[in-house]
Amino acid sequence: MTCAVAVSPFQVVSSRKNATATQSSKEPPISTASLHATTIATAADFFTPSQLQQLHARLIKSGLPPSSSASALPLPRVAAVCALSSPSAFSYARRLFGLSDVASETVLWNSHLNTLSSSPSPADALALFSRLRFAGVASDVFTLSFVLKACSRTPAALPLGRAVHALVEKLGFRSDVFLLNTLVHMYASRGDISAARLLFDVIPAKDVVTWNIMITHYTKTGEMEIARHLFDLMPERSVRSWTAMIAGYGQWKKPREAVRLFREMESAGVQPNEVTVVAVLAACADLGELDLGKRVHEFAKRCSFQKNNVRVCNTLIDMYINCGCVEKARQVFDEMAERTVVSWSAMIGGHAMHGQGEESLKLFSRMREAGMEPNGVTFVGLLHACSHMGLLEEGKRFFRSMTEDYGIVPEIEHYGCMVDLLSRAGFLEEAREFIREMPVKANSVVWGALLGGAKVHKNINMGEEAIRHLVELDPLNDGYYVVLSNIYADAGRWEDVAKVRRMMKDRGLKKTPGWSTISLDDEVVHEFVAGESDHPRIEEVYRGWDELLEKLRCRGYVPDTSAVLLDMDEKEKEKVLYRHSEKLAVVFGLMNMRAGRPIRIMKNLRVCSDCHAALKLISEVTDREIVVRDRNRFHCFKHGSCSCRDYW
DNA sequence: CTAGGGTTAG
Repeated sequence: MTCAVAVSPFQVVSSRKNATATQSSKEPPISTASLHATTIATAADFFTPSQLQQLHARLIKSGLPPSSSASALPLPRVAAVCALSSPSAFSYARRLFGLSDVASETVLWNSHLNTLSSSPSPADALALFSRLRFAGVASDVFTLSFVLKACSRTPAALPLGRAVHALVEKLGFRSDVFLLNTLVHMYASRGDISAARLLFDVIPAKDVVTWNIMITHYTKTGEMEIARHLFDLMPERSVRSWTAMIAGYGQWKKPREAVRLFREMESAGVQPNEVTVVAVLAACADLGELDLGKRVHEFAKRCSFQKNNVRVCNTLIDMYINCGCVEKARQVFDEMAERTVVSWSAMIGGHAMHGQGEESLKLFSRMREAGMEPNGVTFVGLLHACSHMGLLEEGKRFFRSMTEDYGIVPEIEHYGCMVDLLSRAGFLEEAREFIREMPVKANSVVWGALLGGAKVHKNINMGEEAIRHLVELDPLNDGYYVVLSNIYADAGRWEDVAKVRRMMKDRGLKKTPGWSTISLDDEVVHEFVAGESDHPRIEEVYRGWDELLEKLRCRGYVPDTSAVLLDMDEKEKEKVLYRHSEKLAVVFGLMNMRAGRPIRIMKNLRVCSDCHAALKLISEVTDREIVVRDRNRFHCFKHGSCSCRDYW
């Protein structure tokens, strides 16, 4: 052990006594415990040579013989720190290694390269590698695979990656599939797709990982057809192959495909893992696929995913929220042992979407008490909550606090929320002013919010102002024109309604037909389209509506035909209203679902005022809970009233 | 001592 001390390049520390003396000198003492694998890289910057020496001395003092268990000792860690310090420290590190009885030096360095390559600063692995090359330490397949991994994770490391590729050839490792896979991955993640693909195509003995790497690349860039092509072509698929595809479909807004593939995966008998669960739950959230979501939840419980994995829980929360089950979401949230800012934000936003703004604000207080720092998304949820409750001052306070107290720079979403808040509350001029003073360029969401406010408050000028910008920003979206013509119709300006219709025609736009979906207990989705449904049981549904209408009339229901923009007589307008998709879907649900089960409906557009009024009454007359997922939010109809409190 | 997949806003 004393010889270890003697090789120190710094200062001779020859006894335990001296080691102690070093500790009590001016240099602040360091703790060996602070040398965690992942902090090695930063530690290298912190430790001065004398601190390193001090640390070494402490190790000697601990009395553990370096030969006892080299990997259990912090000695290699000390060495790793030295290795990234000055060149002299590097040779010191090498000599430190010389103390242990590890057969090959390469193996030891490999383990550090491994650690560094997956650390937050993979460039440190590259630095260490260049030291190793310079010092003439031999590289093996492991060395190169770690270096390539580090290259994949380091921007601008493509040239070095290519050099390592050359080394792979030079050292005769070209038939090592493992190494070739890391190479393909390196090229793909560093943006040299043609090199990646070229290599992929010439690897004769591709394994499942080779395919997965390439497939994952295409799912990341959104080239889902190519990804699918490879997926269909590959000889055998692992969980990760399926998961990559499912996640890709989800990310590129093809949740139907994601769910379809998940079901195929089930039929193929492949066990989903945590990541699969997250991916398919996200797709369920997008689709409002509650039944499948619930089934996946059960599975996640059985596998203890819910207990052990925060991301699984966060996605479960999101799924339940987007399927209209806030209570279920809240239950998952409450049962979580550990929560991240994502969990809190999702739940805060979820309560807001369901008209439970008070709960959002309460949760925010609890979040702060728990010492959790909010982020931008948290504030979107809070502003949303204020907006839906009409809490103007509260919302303004949050908006200010966000920057002043939390240092969060508002993004376009926050400005959108503020415009929504202001204009919904009737402060259209102030909203307009707010847009003018925004430091970022308003997008269609922002102007859309102003347009929405203009409709609620019947302000024609503001509506026209908003549409001027919207036709520029989002010319193909027919929804805005429809809202504008609504505003005109409300004011009885039929010639302007016709003008808007001509505008739409000139641009080749047609009003998107409204549709609603409802799923019974068997995971089968039934779709109803306004006016002309081709559902096989549509006649039955029409008769069911006529019967229900009689009951509603007895309770004082009067059709509100103002939402019908066509020029026709009142009776005709009523007929149009009675074929609105959400009404048909509700009737279908009432006819086919057990009493007491809530009816859940998803709609592509916003609920019209007549359907809103009708659904409130239906919930009372039939004593049913009806949950409708709108384009923007949820309406929960119960005992004759709606969770949105008619403020939407 | 080896590579590949994931969550919150709209």
